[in-house]
Amino acid sequence: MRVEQARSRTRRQRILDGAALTFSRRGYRATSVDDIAEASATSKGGIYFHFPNKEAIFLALLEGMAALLHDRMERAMAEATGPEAKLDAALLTMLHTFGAHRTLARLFLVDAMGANREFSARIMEIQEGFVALIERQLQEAIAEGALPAVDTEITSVAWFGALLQVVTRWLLAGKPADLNDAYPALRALLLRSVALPAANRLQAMTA
Amino acid sequence: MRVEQARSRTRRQRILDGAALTFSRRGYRATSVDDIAEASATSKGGIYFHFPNKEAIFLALLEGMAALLHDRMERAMAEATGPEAKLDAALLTMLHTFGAHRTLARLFLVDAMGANREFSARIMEIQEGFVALIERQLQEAIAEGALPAVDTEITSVAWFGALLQVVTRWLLAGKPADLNDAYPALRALLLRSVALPAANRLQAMTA
Amino acid sequence: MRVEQARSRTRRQRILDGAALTFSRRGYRATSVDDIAEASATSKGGIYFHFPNKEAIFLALLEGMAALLHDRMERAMAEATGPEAKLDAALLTMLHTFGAHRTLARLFLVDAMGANREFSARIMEIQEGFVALIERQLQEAIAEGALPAVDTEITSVAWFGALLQVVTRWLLAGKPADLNDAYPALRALLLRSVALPAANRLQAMTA
Amino acid sequence: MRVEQARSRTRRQRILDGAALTFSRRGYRATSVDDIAEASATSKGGIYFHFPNKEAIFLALLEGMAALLHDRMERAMAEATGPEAKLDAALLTMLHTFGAHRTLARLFLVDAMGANREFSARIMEIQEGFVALIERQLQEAIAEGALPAVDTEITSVAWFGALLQVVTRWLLAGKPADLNDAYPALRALLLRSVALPAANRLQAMTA
DNA sequence: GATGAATGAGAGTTCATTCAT
DNA sequence: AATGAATGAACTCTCATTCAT
Repeated sequence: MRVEQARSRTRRQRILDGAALTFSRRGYRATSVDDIAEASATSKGGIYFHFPNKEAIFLALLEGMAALLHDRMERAMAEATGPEAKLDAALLTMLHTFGAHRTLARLFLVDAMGANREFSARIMEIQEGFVALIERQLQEAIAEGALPAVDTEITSVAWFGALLQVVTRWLLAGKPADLNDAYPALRALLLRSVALPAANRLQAMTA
Repeated sequence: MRVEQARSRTRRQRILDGAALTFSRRGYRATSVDDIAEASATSKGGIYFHFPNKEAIFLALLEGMAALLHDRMERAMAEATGPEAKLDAALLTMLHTFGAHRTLARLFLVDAMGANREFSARIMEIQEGFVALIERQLQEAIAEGALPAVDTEITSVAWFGALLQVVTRWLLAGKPADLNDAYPALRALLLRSVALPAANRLQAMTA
Repeated sequence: MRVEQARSRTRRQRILDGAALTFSRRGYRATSVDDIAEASATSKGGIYFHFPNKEAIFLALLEGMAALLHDRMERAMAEATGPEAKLDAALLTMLHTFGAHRTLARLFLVDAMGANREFSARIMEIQEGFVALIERQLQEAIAEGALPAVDTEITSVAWFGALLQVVTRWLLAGKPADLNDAYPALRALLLRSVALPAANRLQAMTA
Repeated sequence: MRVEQARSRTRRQRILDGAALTFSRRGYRATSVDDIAEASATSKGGIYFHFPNKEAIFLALLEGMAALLHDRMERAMAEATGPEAKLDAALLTMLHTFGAHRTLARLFLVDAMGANREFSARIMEIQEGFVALIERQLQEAIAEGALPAVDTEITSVAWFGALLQVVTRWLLAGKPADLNDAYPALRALLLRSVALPAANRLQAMTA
């Protein structure tokens, strides 16, 4: 990598960091490009050198986060064996990641919607990526006989929605105070919903 | 009621109708007060006579819709007996209502988020109303011994999230083409998640 | 005319006046909408209530001036009899009008060009209006036998160009100091160019 | 000349070529320095090494073209004998040159105006150069007795204006389709305007 | 000589809100 | 009650110019 590229990447990253900060503090709309410039110690022109417009910054941020989470979940599930363990891995990864990056979670779950009509399509695609990840696991488990046959499409969508809602509620209503507190009940609920007995694994998990 | 009041209520309603139309067509942000004025055959000044600001129109709309849906669900569940029947009632009411008012659903689920930071708190409250409604039913069923003891809080939140996600996906990704197609699998999933056997009831339902 | 219309027209006119002033002082590009707002004692928003954009103000100005000049020339020529007298009428009207409104002339002749690519088409149309006016007179004079047959198209274009250049030179180079000083030689030149003897009429004219 | 100088001249010329291309395609204002850099396969910094600012590029271009045309006209007239022949030479040179370089003509005639207030003064000077060229010829012809005494100043200005207008109209209105079609009528008109019989020479010309 | 990342002033335009009528 | 002209702050985006490398 050449030096100029490295420097450019630094600046670009600084802009993304500044944008993440201000977006999550004030929301997408309420954040002006000037705000981002200030938060990233750059100039407005500098921002427009690296990104074609404000929306692109948001999208870059969103996609970066989605890719990170997606990757983490995938890796965690790959290391786990058996449906319950895989669910645990995915669930905990999600709760931990969102729990540790409250501001980014807000960005991802709240601001992403409604900000712009063209946005929502992209958001949906990103969400579908996660749904697909879940669905693939379910299908494999069913194929292996580790899981009774269920409608994997609706199940994965519903699971994802359930998770998002729990996180969103934590974000906006502050309940539960610690996002991880939702884990046991959520785990049990999801396992039951695919007719898996949850009790013993839960013990193993928390042990 | 005096005549002017009646007329005023008419005007107010016309504004709400016009707003619902334009909001759902273009989104909250992209809709100007001028647009609403035009769509409701009023003037800008007239709108500001009836509502303190643009946000209030959106909120009034949102709360009206929420109250309607809340009421319908409550009534439908009151008429049903037994947990499965109540779930069916609620589920079908929701799917039918959203399915019949696609544009309003979009407003409710997509635009409501992210539009404004102060908004989201109110949105959360509205959502909590639905969650509470579900939770109450679950608690009653458990008290009656019709349902095994589960974490009603997480369950109701998760159920609501699952539903929203299914509807949102239908709105933004067009899947499934007919929202009602999601019903059987969703029903089975939710029942299973609270350890209720779904099979026979489903047959009874569709019979 | 209703009162509101009258008031609106007043404001609209004030904007046009302010725009004429600033455009001719600083040029089209260098004039900001803020400048126009200040010069017309209005607000930026007020300007955008009356005109869709900056360009429309310029065009309105341009077309107003063109219509005025066109009208004046047409009327002056209608009152004159015979080709020489008509030429005199037109020529003097043009020189007097431009001479009396130096700033508007500048706008018309200098800024109109080059300001915007889409502009020039409209400018050409306006110019063609004047060319057509001249050509019509030439054709009538030829039809009446008062003028030998000449190529009326090229003649009218060339005459118009000659006039514009004399005025432009006066504007930008300050030569001649008094625009009217160009009249006698210009008159003689144009008459000669269509094979009319100029001498005696000129004497009558200046007498 | 050292190698670097040669290379530098090459680069400078490449910039001028690229600028001519983009200026004439999009107009002066709409052309950014980035556009020029791209069109001349240089960098922005490189451009600012060779020219102090954007305006200077335009001016250099303009003056180069003017000098070329001036030179061609001067040479063509020097080779011709007699007023009619000289007029023919100049006229044809101008029409041919502009006709062959439509985009440059546009630059010269349309964009040059209005681009900038300080510009117009320079443009006027350039135009005065052509006017002076014409005037000198007229004066010589009068001195030789080949032409009756006329106001050479106004005549040369008017001639130049007539020519410009014919060319501008061709550029912007597309009339006449072929610029050379304007030649015979224009020639006749101009000759008549200085009391020269045109007919026989025209025949000689086209023969 | 050449590069292109960075700057920052400034542009046109939008629009929620106000208020005289 | 209703109107719509008027306001002005705020926005996104552009671009000529600079300068470290």
